[in-house]
Amino acid sequence: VIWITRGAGYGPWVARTGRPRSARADAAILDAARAALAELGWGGLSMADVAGRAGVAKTTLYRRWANKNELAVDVLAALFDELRLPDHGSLAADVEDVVLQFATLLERPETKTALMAVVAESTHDDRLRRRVRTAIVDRQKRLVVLGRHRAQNRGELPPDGAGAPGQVDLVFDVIAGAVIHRILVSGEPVDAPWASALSALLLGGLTALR
Amino acid sequence: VIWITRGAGYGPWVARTGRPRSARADAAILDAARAALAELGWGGLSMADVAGRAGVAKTTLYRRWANKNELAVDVLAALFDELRLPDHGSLAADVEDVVLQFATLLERPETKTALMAVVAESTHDDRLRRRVRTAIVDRQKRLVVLGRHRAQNRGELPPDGAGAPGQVDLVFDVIAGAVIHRILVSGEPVDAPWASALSALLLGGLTALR
Amino acid sequence: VIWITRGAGYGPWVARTGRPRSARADAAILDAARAALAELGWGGLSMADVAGRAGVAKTTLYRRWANKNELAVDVLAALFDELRLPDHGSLAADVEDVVLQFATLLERPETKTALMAVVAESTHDDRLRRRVRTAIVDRQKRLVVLGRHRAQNRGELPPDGAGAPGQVDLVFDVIAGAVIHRILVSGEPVDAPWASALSALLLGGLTALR
Amino acid sequence: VIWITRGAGYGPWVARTGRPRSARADAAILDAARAALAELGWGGLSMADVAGRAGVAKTTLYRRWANKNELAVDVLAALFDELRLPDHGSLAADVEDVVLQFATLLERPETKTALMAVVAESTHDDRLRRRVRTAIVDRQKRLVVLGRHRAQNRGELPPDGAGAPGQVDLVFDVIAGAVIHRILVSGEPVDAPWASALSALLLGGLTALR
DNA sequence: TCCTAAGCGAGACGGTACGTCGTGTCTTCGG
DNA sequence: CCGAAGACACGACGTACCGTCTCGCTTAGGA
Repeated sequence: VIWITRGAGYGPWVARTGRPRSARADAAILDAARAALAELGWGGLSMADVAGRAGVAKTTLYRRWANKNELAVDVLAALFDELRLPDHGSLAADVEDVVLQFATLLERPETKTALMAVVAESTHDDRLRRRVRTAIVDRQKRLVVLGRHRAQNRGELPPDGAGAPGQVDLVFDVIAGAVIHRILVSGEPVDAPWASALSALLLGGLTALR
Repeated sequence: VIWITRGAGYGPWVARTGRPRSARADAAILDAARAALAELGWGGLSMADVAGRAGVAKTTLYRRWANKNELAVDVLAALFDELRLPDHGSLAADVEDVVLQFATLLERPETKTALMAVVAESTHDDRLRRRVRTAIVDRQKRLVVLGRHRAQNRGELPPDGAGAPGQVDLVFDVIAGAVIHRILVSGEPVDAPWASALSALLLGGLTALR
Repeated sequence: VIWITRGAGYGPWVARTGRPRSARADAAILDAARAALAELGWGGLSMADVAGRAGVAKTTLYRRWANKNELAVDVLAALFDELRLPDHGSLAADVEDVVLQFATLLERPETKTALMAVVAESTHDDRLRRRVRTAIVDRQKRLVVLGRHRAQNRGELPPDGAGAPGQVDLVFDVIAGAVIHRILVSGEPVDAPWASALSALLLGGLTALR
Repeated sequence: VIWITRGAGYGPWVARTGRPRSARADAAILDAARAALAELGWGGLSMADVAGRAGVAKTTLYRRWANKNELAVDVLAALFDELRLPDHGSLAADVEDVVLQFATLLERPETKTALMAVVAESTHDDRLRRRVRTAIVDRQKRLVVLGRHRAQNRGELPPDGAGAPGQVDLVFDVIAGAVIHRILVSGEPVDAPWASALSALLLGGLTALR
């Protein structure tokens, strides 16, 4: 039998002998880490506690993740992967929907405490920064790209011009940044009116940019 | 003789006896903490180290701040207070200027490492959240209010209508959030073209909102 | 106005100006220290706590005693000064009486905890050792000297010979040492039978020494 | 595989999993603590310093001993275990020998500073008092019991009568107490003449007791 | 069927920071 | 000069968590 080194698919397939890693342990650890984050916050999160909750030895955690930052990134990545972009027939409605979804995600205690903490740690840890980028940032840009594509098909937006990639980034930073800032920094709720105002501001601005 | 309670002016005047707190220590600690953050990052920041750099006993730190989170908020607040809103004669230019200033502030290692960390901790600490809000968020909204006021005087914006306060908050969250997200999460630089694009998007959107 | 430097009467009379020391404070401090020792033991004794109990500032303590060891010696000396040697008409009875008195003194929590602690500290502090010696040891040898004098007058003991001073010391070390060791080290009570056995052993031994 | 609980054999055999305690660490810590006591005295003894000298983490100390008092008892117990009772052919000579041995032990700086300190602390700490008793007091009574046994075999003492155990205790308290008091409290040296006088006093007294 | 190499639990280990406490000194004021 | 109040420098305390290690036991593939 052949299995692969752990991780998000980095590296080639490697033949291994010996007892294979327990898939149940993987899931149990991620679940336990999410629960611990929700209950205790980043500062209260400890590897020993996660191991205890997962019914697993600390060794088993460290065999899979180098440290608690990397574990947290994987927890976050799984949470972010729950975001979806449903087609409501108009760009404005799609944006509002995803804004509210993102807000719901950020209101969850595990997300709000872990996201900022991981970003903070990543400012002094290149390996972590790359991991955040590939596992979360670049991965979620798919939502902007998809929304833009649909809007172009509907004729709401012109086809890609020269500044296309930069515009995707700008839109992504504005949407994600505004939501994060409102919820985590300002500490205000994101509700439908606010989502609609942000959407209107953004789409109005995009039109004006041309 | 009457002393006042230390801190950023919270609470009423209180009569005090005994040796007064050393104002030199206050300044030395904040300076030392800023330097330590810049050098070592959030994870490397330790109260003992800060005390050592400041030439002060650990006790003296804990007499003023309950823990390193609260100390960090005050360090950040002082850094944010360096932001200025110069009058360039047009709203667009003013926005671009403050965006670049904010970016410069966020590129400083002490700011980038501490801001996210403090926000992360504040999600599980109400006292800290309030402190972030009063010492940083509410305090910096002055920039948006002032910019808006100037623009109204110039005739670039209409006088305050019904949604004025909400619009201030929205603009603040969009500007601050976008800059923070681009620099800290996406890990991309904020340069003049990007600042100008953000400014254009925002002002275009504001016009469209009416 | 003329008063004297504090302490157990060491040094000459010295003229002083300014506000005189408060005699009430002296007594209050010694009382408070005794009470604190009884309640908290040596390890729990703190100068700040004593000051609080005495309703006095820490400054006031340190103006009188250089540190808590010296304060404790004075507390102990006052306790030991309560010992008396009543005349029961026979040396055996006198010894038994003083043994039981000493035991009662040592059963008091303030004595038992402070005596050993001060002796322990004195092993690394010459000034303290001298103070223990003059204020406690040499002072209480009076009991042995007096008892011996009375016994000689009764004809129970021969007049002083060559080894007299050494014998006083030996008897003192045996009585005090045995009682201290039984109560504090062995942790056994000193009752009348034991006191009588010790007295018999001692007097029998003294007779045999000749 | 089965490990036993660490410690001086208290408690039953217990099955253990996980990495076993390091026996080298045990020895290194006790050695380091003895050295630190000798150099710095009780007041200067700190757990961190001991850990440093032993090349061991502080955690490793606290895993074995609850605090520095309990560590000190074990250091003392090991020191006291060096006492031997050689057979000189007469009770008087045996007593003198052990008195001088005990005096030598008490002159060692580590013993003199720690013994009294531990006894002082034990007056407010039952657990510590029990530990002192089992590890030191009861353990060293073996010397008295052995000496008595030999003397009985030689015909110097009658066989055990009714008051035997009490007499062992009395003799133990007198010898140990007198030596401790002379050295630590009175601050006088224990030399051969003094040892011989004490021995004579004691044996004369024992004879007279019958 | 056994061999063997890795996984696994348990928990000890060397480190490091935490936040608290006590010491003895100092710096204010007012008596 | 005394006294109160309390800040100060210093340094130890005992706890908690990190990430590594060392045990014996388990598991599953390949020989």
